Amino acid sequence: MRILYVEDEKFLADAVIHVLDKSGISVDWTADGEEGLDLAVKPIYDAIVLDVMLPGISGFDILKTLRERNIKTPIIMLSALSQAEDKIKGLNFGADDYLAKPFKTSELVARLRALIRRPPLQDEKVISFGDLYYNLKDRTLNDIHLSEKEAAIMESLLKNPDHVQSKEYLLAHVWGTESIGEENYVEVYISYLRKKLKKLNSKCKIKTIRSLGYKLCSKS
Amino acid sequence: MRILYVEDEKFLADAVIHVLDKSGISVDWTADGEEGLDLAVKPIYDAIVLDVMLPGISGFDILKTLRERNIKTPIIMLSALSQAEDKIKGLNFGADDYLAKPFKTSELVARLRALIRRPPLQDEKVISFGDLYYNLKDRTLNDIHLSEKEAAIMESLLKNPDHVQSKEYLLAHVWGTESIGEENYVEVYISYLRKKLKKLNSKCKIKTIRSLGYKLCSKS
DNA sequence: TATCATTTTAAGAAAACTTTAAGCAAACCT
DNA sequence: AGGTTTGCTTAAAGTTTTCTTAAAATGATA
Repeated sequence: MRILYVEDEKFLADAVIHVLDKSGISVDWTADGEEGLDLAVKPIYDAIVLDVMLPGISGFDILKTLRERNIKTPIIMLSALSQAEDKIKGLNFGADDYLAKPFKTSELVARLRALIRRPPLQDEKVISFGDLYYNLKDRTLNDIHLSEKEAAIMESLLKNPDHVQSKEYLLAHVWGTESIGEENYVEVYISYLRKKLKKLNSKCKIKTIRSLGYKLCSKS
Repeated sequence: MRILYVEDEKFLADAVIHVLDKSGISVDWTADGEEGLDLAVKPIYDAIVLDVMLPGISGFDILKTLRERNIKTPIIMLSALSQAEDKIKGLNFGADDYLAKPFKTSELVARLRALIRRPPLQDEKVISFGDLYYNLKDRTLNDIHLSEKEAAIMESLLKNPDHVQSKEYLLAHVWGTESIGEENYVEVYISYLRKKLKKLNSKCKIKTIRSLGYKLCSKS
């Protein structure tokens, strides 16, 4: 489970992130509302936790914008003002839950779990890694289209990032075992994928380990 | 089992190390938080024991930094502050266990054992020695890439550190028995490996024992 | 059938790695 | 010390593997 957490109080954020992490929830955190919005539109999060009070663009603005764009990721709002007014406002704009500060982190974990256990409102299956998100349903990588072979290789790499996969394995996996000897297929398609990763300006790279294979990694 | 122990009270450290050692747990100890952090990032420890109160960088800082870097080595915190107990228990920063000072060393041993018996935390095969860790899967030594021959030699040295391996043996082992007479291959690659060890700033060295061979050792 | 995307094929370029060789350095021996 | 052996280091040449392209073949679609 991966969530986005937009919160400008660094100390609180640190504490929350580490509790969530221990609960097996991985967190992308930003203190900046603008960046939060940019990230929130990506279909890689199981839920979004938004602080209402943010410098610049407010949590409400983000919430409103997301719902206007028809993005249905579950959202929990955090507010320091436990006034009923905020609560109503939040739920009206389409928040899924509301938590007043200060709160117990365990309470947040519980509500996140509850939200995500809800009826499957995600009809799109997405694999994400680093800044990449691959949509299985329409075979798009960060919204750009992949051909069948490109997609099959990318999917294999994404499902086991940071692990080396040999050309033989990929060949057998994507083209079938009768294709052994045609490793150039893989080379050609790795080349196509690299071109697309570059076009996407992704931080992720497909690395070659000579005589062993390829691996997808997010750092240098 | 090998652990890192960051503790500035030398008297206590000595006692603890002695008991752990008797229990078959080998301990790398440092009193310095900075050095502790440098060591802790290496994937060579089964667990890390951190004192909270350290001069300079605190145990919490180390813990936080490690978790931020996504390093999942199990960590036990040691705290002398009974006042902070609540805070520690309530605002868990991602440690796996806590122990209040003073504690029985047998208690520490028990908790270490318990921690390490936990679900597999490393799915990657790594050989480590001193400050070196070699990843068999992608042929990286402390994250830098080795070629096939470099890797084969390094692996051989790492699997039997402190033991002399002759040029003839390495040659036969890496190049095959038909290559006898080409001992210069080995010399060349030992030279390459030394260059990489230096680049890594490793304390480990490949020593030459004239007319006998080479051995990997961690001290001077 | 004409068009378009995709896959296969092939070949030359580029990159990574290995081998070779030669000169220098260090250790050993008498 | 002086000579000899052994080991170190490098760069260049050679080899292998991988990359990149573009054209040809295939196949799907309207």
